[in-house]
Amino acid sequence: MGELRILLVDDHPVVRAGLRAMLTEFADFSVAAEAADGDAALRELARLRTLGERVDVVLMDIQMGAGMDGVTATAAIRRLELPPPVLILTTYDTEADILAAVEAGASGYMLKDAPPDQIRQAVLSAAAGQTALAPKVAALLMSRISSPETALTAREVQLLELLATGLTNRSIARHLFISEATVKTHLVHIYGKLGVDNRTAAIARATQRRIIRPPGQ
Amino acid sequence: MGELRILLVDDHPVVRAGLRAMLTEFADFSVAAEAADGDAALRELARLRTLGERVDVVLMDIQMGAGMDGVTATAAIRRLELPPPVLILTTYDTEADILAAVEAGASGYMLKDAPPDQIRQAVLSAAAGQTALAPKVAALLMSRISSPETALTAREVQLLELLATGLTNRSIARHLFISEATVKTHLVHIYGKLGVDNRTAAIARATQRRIIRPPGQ
DNA sequence: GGGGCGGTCAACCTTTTGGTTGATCCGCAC
DNA sequence: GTGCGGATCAACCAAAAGGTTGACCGCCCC
Repeated sequence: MGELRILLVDDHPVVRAGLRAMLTEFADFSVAAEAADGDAALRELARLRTLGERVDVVLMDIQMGAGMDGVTATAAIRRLELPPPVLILTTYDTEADILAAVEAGASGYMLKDAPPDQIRQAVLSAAAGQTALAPKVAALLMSRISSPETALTAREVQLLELLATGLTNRSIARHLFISEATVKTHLVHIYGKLGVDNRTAAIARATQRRIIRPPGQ
Repeated sequence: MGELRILLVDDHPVVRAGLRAMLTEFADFSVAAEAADGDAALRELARLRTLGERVDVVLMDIQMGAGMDGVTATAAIRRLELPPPVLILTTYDTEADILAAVEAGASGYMLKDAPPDQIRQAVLSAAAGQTALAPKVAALLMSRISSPETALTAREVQLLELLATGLTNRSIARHLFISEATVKTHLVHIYGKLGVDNRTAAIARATQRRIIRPPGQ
């Protein structure tokens, strides 16, 4: 099939330059186009198709500043006809990011601190229709499915969100039309599931695990 | 002086490759060495010096996985004889990061989403002994000095960061080698300046104002 | 060299939060 | 229809955090 044509999607010019250099240096890769966010990626993909130019793999970041994020873009790409495989390449290896990416239809999930060769290998796998997971990511997925008892209920997540805005137990109770006693009960359950013992630690952990958005965002 | 010799410090091979490509493509730059964390950077610097090789600018990331972080490394470099200027190049533009970097003796603070030309320009400025700030960063510092009554001190920001990780007052005290009473005093000041009256609200507000990074990031 | 500011600490008290036990109610699954 | 889990509430106590007053030190600036 000749050289493997890649679409780079990342909001950092530095990273795009790095990927281009890293991929085209040794292996038989070429960069079909670049995009700084999800919207631009979809536009590029459409443009290349009208020109009859092939895209074999999309290499996609998740966090992309202002524009459409990588997970949303991945889902959109998978809804195209004959969609190219999407390989996620990001800095974060949190549960929620990984699960969201997989759910959106990503073919792989690599981390930016991986050595060049691992990244090249993953691109090859993705192009061949196989899945490619970074070792760290694979380990996290394994540990997760083996411990389902730590999943929070919807109500608990709702509480956590109010908690993160800085409300007191009393305020949370008023917001949810329940008693303060109930709020405390929920909090005890939340702390237990997150493995912490106070509200600020719960917020930190929940933010980290992408259970809630960062406070004030 | 011939070409400008740079030491790249970043834990992501992708980013190092990007910077190398971006810097050496047009301008008269060369990469003297690369390092994946602060410790490695100091070692490289020492090695190059024994070889009599010049380093004109150190380009440094802040977050670097396991190893010594960029701020600590910057401070260490500034303690050398005839230290090279250190230009910070990072993803985050929060007050805490910027203040810490400036305090550690950084010559500039650029963001990774900056266009290549801005980064090249900043490297030149740093090499010439001048300061180089990304527009966003400059704006943040300006707004900070124009409203000094609500500006947090460096110590207060430091406390806030620990607060956001979920530590108790006692733990914070131990981390900073001060008494719990002092922690409480600082917190009262912080609450006053942020216009809140408890720690979770302080974290939410501080995250919102980009004084600190979201918890766990 | 006096004044202001930031950082440090102590003592005291009030309020909030954390932790436990136990209980009721409802919906859903077997 | 019995059982289970989620959501609700109460009472109680211990621990942590919040708020106030007052104090000392070191540094920088005029």
